[in-house]
Amino acid sequence: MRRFELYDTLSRSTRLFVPLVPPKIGLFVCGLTPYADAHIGHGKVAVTFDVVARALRRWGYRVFSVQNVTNIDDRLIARGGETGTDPLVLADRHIAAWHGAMDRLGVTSVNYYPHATDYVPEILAQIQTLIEKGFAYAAMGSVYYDIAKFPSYGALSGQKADALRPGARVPPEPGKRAPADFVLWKAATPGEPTWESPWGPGRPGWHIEDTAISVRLFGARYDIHGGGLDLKFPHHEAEIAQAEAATGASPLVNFWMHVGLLTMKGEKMSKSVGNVVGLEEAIDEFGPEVVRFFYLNAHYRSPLDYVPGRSLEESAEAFRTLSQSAGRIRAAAASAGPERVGDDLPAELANAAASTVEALDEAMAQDFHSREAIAALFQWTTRLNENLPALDSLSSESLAAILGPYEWAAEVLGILVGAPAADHSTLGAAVEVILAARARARARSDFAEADRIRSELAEAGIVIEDDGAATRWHLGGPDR
RNA sequence: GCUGAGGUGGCAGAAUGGUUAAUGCGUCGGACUGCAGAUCCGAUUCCUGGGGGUUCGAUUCCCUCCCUCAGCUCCA
Repeated sequence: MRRFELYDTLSRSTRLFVPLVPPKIGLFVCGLTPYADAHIGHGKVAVTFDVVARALRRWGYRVFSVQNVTNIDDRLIARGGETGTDPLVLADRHIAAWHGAMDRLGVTSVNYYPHATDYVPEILAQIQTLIEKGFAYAAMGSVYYDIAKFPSYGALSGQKADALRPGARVPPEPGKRAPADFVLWKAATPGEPTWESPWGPGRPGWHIEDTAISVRLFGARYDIHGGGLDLKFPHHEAEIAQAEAATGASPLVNFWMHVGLLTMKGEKMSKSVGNVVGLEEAIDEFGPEVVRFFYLNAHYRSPLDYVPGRSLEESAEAFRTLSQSAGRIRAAAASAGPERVGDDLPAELANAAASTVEALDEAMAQDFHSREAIAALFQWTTRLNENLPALDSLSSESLAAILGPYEWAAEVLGILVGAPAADHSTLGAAVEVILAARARARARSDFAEADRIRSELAEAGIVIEDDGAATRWHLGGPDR
């Protein structure tokens, strides 16, 4: 197991990570509230923790990765009311869409997506415990957390309860003892989905599901809790108060990871502001790997600014250098098969491949610094292009060695995974016929004809590039 | 107002108490090419918000001011 350092929001410091029970790591991430389609900010969080889990597993840890789904909440009810849909049905629809987007994005690391509504017994039990221990009180059919009973409330975000602006955004509720108390159980309102409880029919508050689920799955304490930076307060603060009061164990988690928010031209992307770019749309236009590259090309804790018409375009351009190089070597390795005898790599290049892989792991071991890893991938690619021997005469072993850094990227970052070979398709065969005709034209110096073929192919979305005697092609052109 | 993060080259975005401040994008030039593209080489006049301080030396540490973003019970 590789040692690595991780920044913890609670202690505001980076320190060596030590699992509670090696080699296991419990990772809990605040997932989605399925009331609308995902935007590219949600994708950033998903990809961040996907990469975290992938890296940890590569290093030998046994990660149990959980992302909860808040499938009952105010916005779902509101949206259901607007559209005349049962909120739970609406939720299921968006959950299915989310999983579809995650599959396309290559987010493969999550073990379990618990739904809040499947944990109502645990939620009720935890609320009951909080009441019995004196941390919560029932009032008018609801149950509230009494933050005065939990002195360290606010430690995560640095907020002091008495410095908050009470009612700044949400009107005070009549049953609360203090404005900053938060709801654990909401009394039923007509027309909403409800569950029976000792305090009457109602539904869970926003924060309680997370700790009901995490205590059930991980116990009183676990290793990492993640989410967007905007959840730090009040959501994660409330989780600490609930779980630590209910279980008596502290700290709830050893490391709090908060992902920097995605902004649009400097302003936070959110549904309430209305400046959202759909995740699926971005994937449609640029492909999943470019979207991942865009996220990973900045440190996960930094805010990342999205500028329409520029950010993903630049990412696509930069990513192309890597994907082109990786693609060519993958193709060569595929055609060489596993046992081709051939030239060995120059020693310098072989050493560089190995040290690049080490540099990549080391970059990630430094608080998951994917940006530094990507810089190392570019340096490797330049080095490779500088002194690359003829690929078709290299041994299988040599090809595997120079593929190493790209295999690492596929495993950990989920990019450069290698596309299915297009040259076996009908299209590929047809293009080869056309390219052969063009090659004959070039051979007799009929460049007008050769250029005409090239430009017509480009209009059809096929870009060709001459490289010495060979001509490569790929899909591209104006539509992509 | 309170809490937190941050202000780096044309742009995006790293890092470090000390030789030329990573990497990418863009632009310009060169090599290669019939041309283009890709690739390689070089350049883009040493750019760290302002002002103090600590230090032999700070972009990095301290103080202060200015500005930006986020949070202050919808939010990933």
